[in-house]
Amino acid sequence: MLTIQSLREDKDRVIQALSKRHVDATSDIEQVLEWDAARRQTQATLDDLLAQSNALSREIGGLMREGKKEAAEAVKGKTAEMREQTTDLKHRMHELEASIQDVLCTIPNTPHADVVAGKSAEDNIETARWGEIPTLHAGAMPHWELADRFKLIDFDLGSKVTGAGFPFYRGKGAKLQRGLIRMFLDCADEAGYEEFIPPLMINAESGFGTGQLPDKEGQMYHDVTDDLFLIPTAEVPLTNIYRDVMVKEQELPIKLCGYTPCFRREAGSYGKDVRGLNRLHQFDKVEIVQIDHPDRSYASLDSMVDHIKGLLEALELPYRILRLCGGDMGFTSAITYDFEVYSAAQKLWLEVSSVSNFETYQANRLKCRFKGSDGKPQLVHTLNGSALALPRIVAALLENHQDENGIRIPKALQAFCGFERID
RNA sequence: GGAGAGGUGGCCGAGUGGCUUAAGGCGCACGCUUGGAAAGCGUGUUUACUCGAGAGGGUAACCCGGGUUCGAAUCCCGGUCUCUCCA
Repeated sequence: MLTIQSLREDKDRVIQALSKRHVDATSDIEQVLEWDAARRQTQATLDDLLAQSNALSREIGGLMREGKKEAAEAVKGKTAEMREQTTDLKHRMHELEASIQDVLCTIPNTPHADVVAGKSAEDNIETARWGEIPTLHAGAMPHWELADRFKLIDFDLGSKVTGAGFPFYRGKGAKLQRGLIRMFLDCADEAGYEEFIPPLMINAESGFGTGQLPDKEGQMYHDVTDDLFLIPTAEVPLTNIYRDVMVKEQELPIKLCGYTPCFRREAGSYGKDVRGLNRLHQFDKVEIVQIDHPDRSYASLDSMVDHIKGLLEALELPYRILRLCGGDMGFTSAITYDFEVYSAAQKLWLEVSSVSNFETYQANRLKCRFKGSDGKPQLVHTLNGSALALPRIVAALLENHQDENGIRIPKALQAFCGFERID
């Protein structure tokens, strides 16, 4: 959520920045500012009235103590009207606050200066590329056929037991998952991220804190009986650790990581590019999160990007990095880099990681602050990235490292999996 | 699932309708004292909104949300979390 201060101080800059997303927030912002002015006006009146009313109450208290009952009763009469007024004003305040909040949380984050205007994925900027695209032997298979041939993943069984998008991993397929998770967690640990095993369900407050609610409710599985949501990413529980927290400046940056399954309804996804592991309702992911000082958050973003490069290079997967354009970026992000690996049999670039700086957008919702050198509370910056999401990594590993007889496991991964080949 | 007890500042803890502007203690910061330190003494030590150039002022907040009352940490209702016991 944008801060109301940023709108008061420089609404033109905000409107300008949002235009890169092809969002025209002019009327919403004008409306919010109007309500904000009304709210302040109302508060001034209310505070004044309450001050008077408090004074009268103290007077009554004094008179009662002295036993002057009639005098006290007389003063009581004066307070009746005042009470009605304060009740009205309090309601008015609540209404205005709620209206401001409702509109404010529908306005997305302002893109960083480096983000270009654009409508869709075609306008994203490629900022880096690494690795050779492998030439596969004749008869090379897409990963879903390899998974079937070597009995690594059973999609049909998942459909039977749960539904489409919930595969079973088995045998070396399961071990490969476990090995990747271990590798990613160990690398995050070495890079100074503290490991967590968070809850897989979150409450509505947490959903609001990181920006999944109220807007993207339909993307999460919702247990209505207890009003809990299955996490779409570990970002939600990990970042919400710091909801309503005043952190110490010298503790920054705070670096967290965690492996979790992720659950996404993927409502609206259809047909194309959803075969096999390309798009699932449940998948595994290791997430890295940083809570950082505003002055240093962009250096931290770079370090997260480097961390992910290291993982992909260790897995010997060719990748490219895209800086998303305004129109393709998530609602809460100020800047996002997507990592895509090349899946050689499908001949497709697959997104395997998304790294973002949210600046103060989530922090404002979370109320996560630190005390600056001037002693005043300031919002932190939050960042996160996938390091990494497993299914598409597995897809690319299987496809790119296949030969006539089987699949080669990259050297760096062998120790974690416990085998060198799948055949 | 049932019964009971409880939730007060950074921490401990008093407080059962108005001299509460939340006692007292611990911790922390600064000062005095000291050769230096400790002890001692003194001062200060929450957050949000808001008014003000500033100094400073107003309002709100004792788990959350309602209610009773001129007035609520305190009484009532609902929720939530923790603990104990039972199933």
